[in-house]
Amino acid sequence: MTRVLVVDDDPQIVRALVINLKARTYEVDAAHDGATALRLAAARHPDVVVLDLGLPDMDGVEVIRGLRGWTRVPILVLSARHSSDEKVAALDAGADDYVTKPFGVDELLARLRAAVRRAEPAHGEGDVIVDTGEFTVDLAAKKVDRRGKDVRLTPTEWHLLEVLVRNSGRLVGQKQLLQEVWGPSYGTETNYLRVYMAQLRRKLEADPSHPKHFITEPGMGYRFEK
Amino acid sequence: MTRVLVVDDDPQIVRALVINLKARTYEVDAAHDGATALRLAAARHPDVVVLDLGLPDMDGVEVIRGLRGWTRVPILVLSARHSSDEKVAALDAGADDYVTKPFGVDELLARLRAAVRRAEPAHGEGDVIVDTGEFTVDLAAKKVDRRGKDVRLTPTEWHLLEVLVRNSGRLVGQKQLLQEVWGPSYGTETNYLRVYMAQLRRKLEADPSHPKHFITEPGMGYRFEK
DNA sequence: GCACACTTTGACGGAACCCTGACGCTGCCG
DNA sequence: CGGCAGCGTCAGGGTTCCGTCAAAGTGTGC
Repeated sequence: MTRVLVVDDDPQIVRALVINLKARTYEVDAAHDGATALRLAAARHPDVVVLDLGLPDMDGVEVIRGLRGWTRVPILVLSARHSSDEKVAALDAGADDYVTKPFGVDELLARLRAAVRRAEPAHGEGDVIVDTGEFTVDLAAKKVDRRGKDVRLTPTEWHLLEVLVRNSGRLVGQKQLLQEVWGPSYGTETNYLRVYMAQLRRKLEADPSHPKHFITEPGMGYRFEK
Repeated sequence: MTRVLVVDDDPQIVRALVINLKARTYEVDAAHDGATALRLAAARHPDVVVLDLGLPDMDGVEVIRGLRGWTRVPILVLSARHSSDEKVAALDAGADDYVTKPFGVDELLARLRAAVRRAEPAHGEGDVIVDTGEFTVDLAAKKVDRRGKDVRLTPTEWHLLEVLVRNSGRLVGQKQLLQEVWGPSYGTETNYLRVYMAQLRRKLEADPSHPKHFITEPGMGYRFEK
């Protein structure tokens, strides 16, 4: 579960945030001043910090620096100040986002989700991979794995696979497929498709003559299914 | 250098941003519609994308999805819409930040710095030393060790090795390789690659004619594998 | 101005890849 | 039942791409 540390000296705001976050099954800690915030952060290791800049005991930017001294936890700053200098100072001190009061709860939550999401450990070096159970496709690394072994694809095969995977689950018309892989003037050379789909299936499908992932939609196009 | 992709259909805004960014020594690409944006992102691998939502050819959220299909590059959304729903939709589609027009340039740049900063590999966390069993590469010290002995590399050889190792496991396109090592105008001099890959293999591979770590992907590029 | 190391360039054999045409199969319709 | 259209399969030939080598160019330090 995601743990949030809410820091604000206004009990109303803290209360509202805590209720909203708990309702969405976040785990919430709250602090009313900077010293408590730093202590709680160290003790509880939150996944994200929501920090009001107007604290009674210390400057908000100092809290950010205190946190950044030892952690890269996402910090989402709340502030009543609209001044550009304030924002720049907070962001350059290490904050991840800056929301001015009054704020919409929906927006705040969306920004919080974004902050948490990007802090998640990336697969490998930060790549999105598609897994079918039989093989995996790593689009950024241009890598296909099948039972632990790398599958070698030619440029055309890869390009075709790429277009299909990017439209995973959706039907891709043969004209679109041809034009994206071979170029705008190749919209009718459907035999290319037949040849290369066969190669992809031979290299990736467990039973190439009964494909489970590269589906033919007769007369229309092809579809990639996990 | 940090590379930024600016996407906006308003030439004024693009111009203003490009000037501001270049003055701060960012490298800037610009696109005025979604299709161009996606193509440029794939071709140039920017470190951060500044994306206006109101594009002429496609919905901005679709551009975000198109990018998120294969990359985690930070996306900073610009928009004239203040509606909370718009923000939530963009952020949940995978955007990292959302700035409403009109925006302060200082604030935008600060948010951009924040986005780039947190995308950087963690300090001291990233493995500076890569070990293949046959040889080790120390990126920080710029040293290569093979069976206890230092391997002497020329500047170009090192530069090439560095790019490959930084993308360990991933395929690096020959154009990208050429442009990163020799400069933006050398994107087609593939014979350089052939010569220098051969030298790297001769110096580092146990059996240079059957490379295990510097893999050729014909027609696409090269890949470094531990 | 010479020696040395590095980069660039050109040429060539061989490997990998892409296109192409032919054929068989299936399902549909006349 | 026969013809037709769409799809899958296969193999050969032309073309592109890669590894290798050698030699010419470039720059730097002595």
